[in-house]
Amino acid sequence: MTIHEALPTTVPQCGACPIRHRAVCARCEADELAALDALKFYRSFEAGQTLIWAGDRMEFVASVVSGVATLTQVMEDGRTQTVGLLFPSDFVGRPGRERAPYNVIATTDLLMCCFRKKPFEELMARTPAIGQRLLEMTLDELDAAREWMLLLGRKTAREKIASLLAIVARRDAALHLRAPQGKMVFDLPLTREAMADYLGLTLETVSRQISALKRDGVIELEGKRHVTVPDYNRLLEEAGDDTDGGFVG
Amino acid sequence: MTIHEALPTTVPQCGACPIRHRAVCARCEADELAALDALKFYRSFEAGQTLIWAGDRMEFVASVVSGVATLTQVMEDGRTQTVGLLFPSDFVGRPGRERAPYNVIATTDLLMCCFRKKPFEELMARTPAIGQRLLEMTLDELDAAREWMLLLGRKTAREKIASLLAIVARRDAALHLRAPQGKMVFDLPLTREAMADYLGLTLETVSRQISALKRDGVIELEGKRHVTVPDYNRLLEEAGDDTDGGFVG
DNA sequence: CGTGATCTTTGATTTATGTCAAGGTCGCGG
DNA sequence: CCGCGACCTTGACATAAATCAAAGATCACG
Repeated sequence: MTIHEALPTTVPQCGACPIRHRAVCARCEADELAALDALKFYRSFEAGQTLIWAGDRMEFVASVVSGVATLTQVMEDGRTQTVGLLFPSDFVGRPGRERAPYNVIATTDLLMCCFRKKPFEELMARTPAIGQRLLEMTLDELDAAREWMLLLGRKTAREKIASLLAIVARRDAALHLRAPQGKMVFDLPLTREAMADYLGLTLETVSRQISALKRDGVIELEGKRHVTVPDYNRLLEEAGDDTDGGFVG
Repeated sequence: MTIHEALPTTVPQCGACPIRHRAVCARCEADELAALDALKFYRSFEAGQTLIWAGDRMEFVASVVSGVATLTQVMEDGRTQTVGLLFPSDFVGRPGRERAPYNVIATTDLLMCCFRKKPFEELMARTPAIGQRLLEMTLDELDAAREWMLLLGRKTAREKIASLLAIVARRDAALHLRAPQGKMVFDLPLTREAMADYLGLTLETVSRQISALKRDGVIELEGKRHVTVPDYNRLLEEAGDDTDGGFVG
């Protein structure tokens, strides 16, 4: 039995397992498994709810089971920047840190698999594989954050939108164990405003650029949220991306 | 003897020690120390030199002994975004990863303390404290990257310049074991163009905003690079920053 | 101590995106 | 089925920053 199997979830791969990687799960011992299993509990949130406020004491770490959440920073005068998107299987929390650095906001209805922090840390101290896996995940997040820095600093509004659509498409495909390619269909888990906050734009600009991409046949829209991408590669070209790299959190 | 003492450097704290933290160093065993010591070698580079190209195989990990370097991404069409600044004591390299994700460029003359990657990884596998310290450092970098995302997405050109100046001032103070406050004097380790690449601006805008801050008495300039900040708190206000948080890498 | 290369400043103009404003669409509860 | 609120789109206009252009520092080197 692996941790993956012990922590059932709607996510195919390693789901709610905070280690989130078959290779690591396979190494887990039964004792640690039981310990983790005893710690876990589920919490659900509604779209729009703020799970965690920046500065709060963090009482747990968690991974997303279903739904989408954002990590968001707010300046004193209200300017807002989203610094991470959390999809199912993404991890949130920082063993070893006291307080949350960002607001965590559910942008859709959300189910989290949580672990009380203290016991999780203790388990981690006893299980080097967990720390290793966490380092790997943190490096992935760092790469994603830096890719986003390129987007924020240098891409045009159109490229920004195309990049975001490509990421949502890719993450959505991953949920269904598919490779991102060809025609893709998915729902946007974000409002126009949330997209704007993530892309460093205004909601009006987001709306205009989405209309432009629709006009140019790069995407089709049914309602406000349901997107069809006829050709994923075309979308990547619009994103101005050489890299194909995955965004994590 | 600690690793810190075994790896002499111009940096006061833990300097070229890749673990870079007294608390961790103090825990290091003599065996590991000797092993690390055997691995280390120094390399120096000239201002403007690219140490590592994105996509290169990484043969070593290293920490900065003196000088400043940038981590930089370049799009196919030449648009450039710097995603990290490396000051003395900062670490570069990714145990467990094959290839460099960014260009690493010396912006001043630079001395690095290097360790061949393979043996470093082996040492790391034997020494949990190193992995733990690396996770801590990576989390710091992630925080810094996300703070920079707020800057890139939402700050004005003037705020961006002020933020960068504040960071350089703070890092420079740290080198001299001083707290950042009051009147501060330092040299800019970046050209106007490198600043622009870091801030998501053009070099002309950088120049204009520096002139404006000078005109408004927020800074004084002697030559192009030598900066006096009469009042660090004033500078922080200009940066629009509530946070005081440290930028790392 | 001049000469060229590199870096920087400043000015004039353009443009992408923000701001302000109005109206449209959709879904939900009464 | 209507009406309300939340969300989205579109238009007109404003503006911060980019672009294009020229000239001024500064420094290394002969």
